[in-house]
Amino acid sequence: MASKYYITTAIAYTSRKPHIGNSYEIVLTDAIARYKRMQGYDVFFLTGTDEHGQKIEEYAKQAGVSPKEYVDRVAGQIREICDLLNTTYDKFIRTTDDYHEKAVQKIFKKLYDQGDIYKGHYEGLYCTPCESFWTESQLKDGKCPDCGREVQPAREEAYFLKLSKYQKQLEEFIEAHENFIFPEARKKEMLNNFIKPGLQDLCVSRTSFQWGIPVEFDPGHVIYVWIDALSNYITALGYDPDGSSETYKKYWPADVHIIGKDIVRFHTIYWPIMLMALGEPLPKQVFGHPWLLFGEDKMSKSRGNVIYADELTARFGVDAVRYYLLSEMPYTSDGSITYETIIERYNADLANTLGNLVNRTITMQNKYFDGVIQPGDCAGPFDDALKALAEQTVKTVDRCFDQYRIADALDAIFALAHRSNKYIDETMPWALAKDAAQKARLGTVLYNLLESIRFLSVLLQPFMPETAERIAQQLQTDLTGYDSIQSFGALRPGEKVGAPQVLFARIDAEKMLQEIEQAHQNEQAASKPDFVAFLDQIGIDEFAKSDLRVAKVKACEPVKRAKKLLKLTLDDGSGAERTVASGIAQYYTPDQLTGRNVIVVANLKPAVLCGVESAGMILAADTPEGVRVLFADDLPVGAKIR
RNA sequence: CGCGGGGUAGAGCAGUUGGUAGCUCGUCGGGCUCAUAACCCGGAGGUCGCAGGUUCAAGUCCUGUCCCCGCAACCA
Repeated sequence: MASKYYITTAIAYTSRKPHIGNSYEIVLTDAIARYKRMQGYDVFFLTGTDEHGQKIEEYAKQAGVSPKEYVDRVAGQIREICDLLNTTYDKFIRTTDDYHEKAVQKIFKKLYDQGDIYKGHYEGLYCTPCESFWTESQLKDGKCPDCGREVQPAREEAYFLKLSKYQKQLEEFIEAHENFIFPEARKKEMLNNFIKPGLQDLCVSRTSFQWGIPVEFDPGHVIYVWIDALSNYITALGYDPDGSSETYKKYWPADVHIIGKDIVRFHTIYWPIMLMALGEPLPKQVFGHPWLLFGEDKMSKSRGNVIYADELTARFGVDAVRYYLLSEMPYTSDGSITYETIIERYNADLANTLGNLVNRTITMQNKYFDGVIQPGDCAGPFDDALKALAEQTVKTVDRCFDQYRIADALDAIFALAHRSNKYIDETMPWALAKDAAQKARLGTVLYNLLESIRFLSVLLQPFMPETAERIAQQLQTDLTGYDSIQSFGALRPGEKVGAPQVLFARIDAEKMLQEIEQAHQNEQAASKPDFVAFLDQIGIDEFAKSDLRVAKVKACEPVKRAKKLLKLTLDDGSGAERTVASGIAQYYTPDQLTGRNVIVVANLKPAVLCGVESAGMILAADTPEGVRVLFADDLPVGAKIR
């Protein structure tokens, strides 16, 4: 019986349409799933969407629809993209699915009953009108990010998961299982940064919003993201604390969770501990992949450098997009995408190396033998090298997949294509064709080429399924299984190949880039710039509570161990020095600020940032180019602003 | 002194246990004509961040130093 292989992606958050960087993960996972299936594994491939939470509640409100309607729409888009990219997930779970919600409630109850979840208090800053808790880092200018009003320290009831209880057990597990966290560097991060310093119990419920799975036995509490989202990996299979399905028993534990590097922490700390508490086995491996950047930058809508999967596939085709994603992503460092490099790889690898190889070979087979495959037994020089590489490539690809070195696997496959092109030059079939005595040799040369191309076609299935299929069609062969490439020479003489067809038409780079540029200009002209909504009205009395003053920067220095902070020493006219920390280190050097007059919010409650006591804040504006401080050089120090 | 990773040809990257520095793209030159102006071969281009040290021998080990990145912390 075939061994099982359970592989998952992270579930995508349904806040907005995902860009191509977000889509990398499912393509990567799909390639692995397809490869394992080809090898004969009984694969279960899960993906889906994470649909609860405050943010979605807010987006829905802004859009003027119910959270459910909102989430249905985005989940639909996400699923469309998965299908568009030709991914072969076996199940698409949504955290709003009925069975998931029920199972999550049961999980929560079970953990509570056995004492791993307890009721405690959540401390934070509370905005009464909004009925919301915020952490300090969520605040905007020290006030509620929603309404801009004051917040007060407060505490509310909440449920907590006892991480501390399982800390030791988790640490031992990670140390004992070499390959649990992949790549290695992430493992060190987790151990050194989080686990060894000590785990704090995790808040797993909220009362500040409603869009979530309610705690069954305590209405008003909603289950917070961790237990809701992470459990998808088991609820999708039919996990039930009262007795799980056969599917669950068969596939769990997961062989690998493929996730982004940003959520490694949740998958290697919270998730294992939840499973330990449930008494279920832990996943065998968590692979944190890097990100895909646009050039050097993170993709973001506000920067206007977002690329979407549908746009790319419309322009280059699904397989070319898959090829690019899979071949261009390095193993640990972040990958990069630009239209220039896409076109370059498309032309160099897909059109020239691979497409042209297939085309010239099929053409010759038709031209010299009317398409009929000849026996491959008239051996000559160069044959062995080609055969050896073909067989070797199968092993190399296998080794690469074992370590998730997908780009390296593709490299190996294309090395075989290169070798095949070289073989054509070495054997010079067109010269053999001119000599009737060499007919058998010519037949064998072409046989070897066709067989090599067949190897390529089979090996490419996980990466470029349509292309693999089109190559097989041109060969008119049904030998497309993994077992058919274990040794060279399976292709049957006497059968006929089909007509040549162009796999990847070359792209005129300049023309295409112009088109893209044009399309983006049209798009930008059509869309409105992002606009930050105005806050609710306030009275003059409320505004008068803010004490804004002109102050001179007497000294300025970077804050140690802080990337974004500058420490400013101000003369605010009071005679005493005032120290303010400001998160503008990326936009200003100390020199640019020293001696200048700025506007300070003088009566802001002091706070400690990275060890610096900050009394007040500097006014600055958010602009597309970054943060710009408001200077008031011609105003007298200490002047009050109203 | 928070933890970790990295600085190698114009660009992007490999370099296992120390022993002539490689790959892809680009560039220059040559070859071929079956093919999608494709394919094949060759050349140019690197004092392997910097400074020391160990060694017969160091990109590869050790020390110091500068810079970049990830995680954490942090944009009052």
